[in-house]
This record gives sequence, structure tokens and C-alpha cells, in this order.
Amino acid sequence: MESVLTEAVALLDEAGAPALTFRALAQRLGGGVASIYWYVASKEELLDRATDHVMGAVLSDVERLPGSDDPIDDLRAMAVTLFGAIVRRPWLGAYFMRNVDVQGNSLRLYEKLGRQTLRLNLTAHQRFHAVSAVVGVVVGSAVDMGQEPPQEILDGAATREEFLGRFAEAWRELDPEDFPFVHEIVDEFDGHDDVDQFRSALDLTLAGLRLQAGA
Amino acid sequence: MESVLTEAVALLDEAGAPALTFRALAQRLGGGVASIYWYVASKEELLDRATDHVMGAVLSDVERLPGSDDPIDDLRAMAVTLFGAIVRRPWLGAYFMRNVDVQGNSLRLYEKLGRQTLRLNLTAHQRFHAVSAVVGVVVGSAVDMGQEPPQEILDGAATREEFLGRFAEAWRELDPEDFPFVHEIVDEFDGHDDVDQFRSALDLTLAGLRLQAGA
DNA sequence: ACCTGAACACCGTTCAAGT
DNA sequence: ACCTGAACACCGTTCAAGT
Repeated sequence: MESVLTEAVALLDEAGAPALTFRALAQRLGGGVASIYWYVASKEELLDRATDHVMGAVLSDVERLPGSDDPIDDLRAMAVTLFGAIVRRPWLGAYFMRNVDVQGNSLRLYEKLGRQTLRLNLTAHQRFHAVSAVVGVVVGSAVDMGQEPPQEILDGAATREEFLGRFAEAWRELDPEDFPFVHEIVDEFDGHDDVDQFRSALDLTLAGLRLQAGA
Repeated sequence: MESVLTEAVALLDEAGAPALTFRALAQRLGGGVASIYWYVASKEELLDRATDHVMGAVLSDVERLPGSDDPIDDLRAMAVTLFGAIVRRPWLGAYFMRNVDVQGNSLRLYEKLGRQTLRLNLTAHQRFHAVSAVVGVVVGSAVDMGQEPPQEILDGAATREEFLGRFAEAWRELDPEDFPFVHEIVDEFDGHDDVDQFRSALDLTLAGLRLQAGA
């Protein structure tokens, strides 16, 4: 079981979600395809378990965070840690927190995040929505990041800079009368940093939360 | 071409993303599978074009919005309209805004959203991040919503209430010492409304934005 | 309890060939 | 310019059979 998950994660890390097939996994394990079905009922379960497997390390990182007297700062640090894990493993973005099942590291992480809101002057309703919002920012940024080509594997040996640059170039061709905003931000878009973008979105949400909590 | 997209959208609306196969689409169009490849180079392009096709209607809805003297209120109304479209078509959540290609309704919608930030006292950098954050909230909420079973198509003819209730029940079994937050919000989770959750997340982001803009 | 080979029912995509 | 049948190389999943 352990080796099934380890090899599954290895495949995902090496070549992303499409690389994880029962046949590829079986070959790495040196067995037949059907064997995997003894450990796992479906591909969905395999993905869920592989995701929760790596979430164990993320949870450890979060637990190792120092913590401060400001619950919102702590919430930010935890979210940044979580997003960092997704930056390192882009395939995670599509699966993590998808089903916060009973037991499992995802639920424990959810609890960790939520516990910070218990230190804020909020209703239970507001606390639930606050954690949903923070998780939403992470997911939203992860999905956005997932659009970009991983590494330099795209047509014509282009880098991420060239990929963004090609979009930017096309945008600059648009009529400024029709697309004033696109022109306003095209230089910002060109070569932008995903982590920067995430942190800004997170900060807006946390600023709103601080206001709501009167903290 | 038009009918290819119309039928593709029909399939997606009827039974979600897995229902859209070249074979199913060809059958509906009364032709062979290979014919579709004359209009579209790949499945990815088919999905992109189908998505942009329905985004046309969303764009019309957004353009029909009255507008006010408060750019942030206008931003909120537009985001709510966008999210409403995703509630009606859950499959949209996985594809919209994925590639804001040159030309296309998604780009026009992106421009519409961004134009509101031009009315705020922000830097170009802040404007870019603000729109990214708002889109991120929509995407994040849409992904979260996509986890839940569509309609009552799940094991044992359960409703959404029963689906959420089953999770809530399991959560209530957890040790309150280990999971104080989960216990705090389990009643909120049970039977929660996705649109409510989205609006709360959006409001936090917009409150942060208002603070930033000093408006 | 654990593993297997072989099949089944699907996929997206290609291609030579037709009109 | 537009469409086709038939094949190719894959998928996830099942199942009877083995140890």
C-alpha cells in the first residue's frame, strides 16, 4: 500500500497527472495492472489517497510554523505554506482539499486553519466562511497557475517568460479604445510572479477579514 | 461550426463534461467522428470554444447590468452574475477563464471587470492583482461547488442535503478536543448554501480592495 | 490474503479515401 | 471545401483463475 502511494506520487511529480495510469504504475511496481485494484477501488480513490499522502508533509510544515499573537498573520503563514507546496507540485492544485474526508491530513489541515479563526471575534457562520474564503484563494490561484505550461515543456522550447510574452504581445495589438484595462495591466501581466499574485489575493481577503473581526 | 458548438454545449448541459465525447457529438450531428476534426484541432480546442460560446451570454448579462457610482459595487454585481452562470452550468467552473485568449468573450469579460478598477485610486500593479483576486474567488468557489454531486445523481438516490448531512454526521463523531473548529462549524456546513459562501468570500476580497483604494 | 493475464468497453486522434 | 470508415494506440475496469 505504502509503495503504491509512493510510486503514484513519484509519477505525478515526474510528469504530472496524465502520467499516472494504472499501467504505468503497475510497471513501476513490477506487477500487473489488476493488482492495484486490491489496494484501491478506483482511480479516483488512488488520486485522493496520493493527494492525502503528500498532504501529510504539508501538515508537518504547517505544524512547524512558529505562530504569533496575531491569528490573521498565522492564517497567512499557513496559507502561504500550503500554496508553496502546490508551487512545488502543480498537480496538487487540481486535487487537494477536494474531499475533506473524515480522517486524513486534509481534514487536519482544515482544522488547523480554522482554529485561527477561533481566536477572532466572529460568529460560527463567519468563521466557516472565512476559512472557505482562504481555501478558495489558494484553490483559485492554484487553478490559475495550472494554466501555464509546466517547466519548459511546450511547443518550441519556450520558457514561461516567452509564453507570457506571447500573450502580452497579442494583447498590445488590441485597440486601446476597446480594451483600456488590458492595456493598463499588460506590462504587469508580462513576466508576473504567481506567488506575488497569490499573496495579493490572500492579503485582500485577510484585510477584509481583519475588518470584519475588528482586529 | 455553429451547430458543433451548440450540440457540444447541449451535451455538457445535459450530463456534464464526461458526456462530451467525439463519438457522442458525432452521433448527435449525424456524422462521423473524424468530421469534427475539420472544425476543431483537438478536444481541448472544442472545450475552449464551447466555453467561450456560452460566455457570450454571460457577457451580455454583464453588459445589461445597470451600473452605479460605486465601482466596487459594480465589480460585485458582475462577479455575482458570472458565478450565477456557473451555478446554472457546473461544467463551466472547470474551463472558463482558463485561457483568456486573444479575441473571445472571456477576454471581453476580463476587460469589463478590470475597467471598474480604473475608477479606483490604484496602481496598475494593484489593478491587475485586484481583478486576478476577484476572478480567483469565482474560480475557487466554482471548484469547491464542483465537488458536490450534481443533481441527485449519486449512490442511493440522495439529495444534496443528505450528502452534506452524511459528512456532517461523520464530523460530529470526531473528538472535540482534537477538532474544535470542525465542531464549531459543522452546523454551518450542514445544509450550507454555495452562493452564500461565494458572496462571503467575494465580500471579504472587496472589503480589502476598498480599504486599499481608500474608497 | 494477495496477485495475474486477458479481455471488455471505451477514449482521442490519424489517415487514406471519397464527394 | 467538407465528410467518411476504419484503424491505432491508448485508457479504466472486471473477472475467472492462480498461489
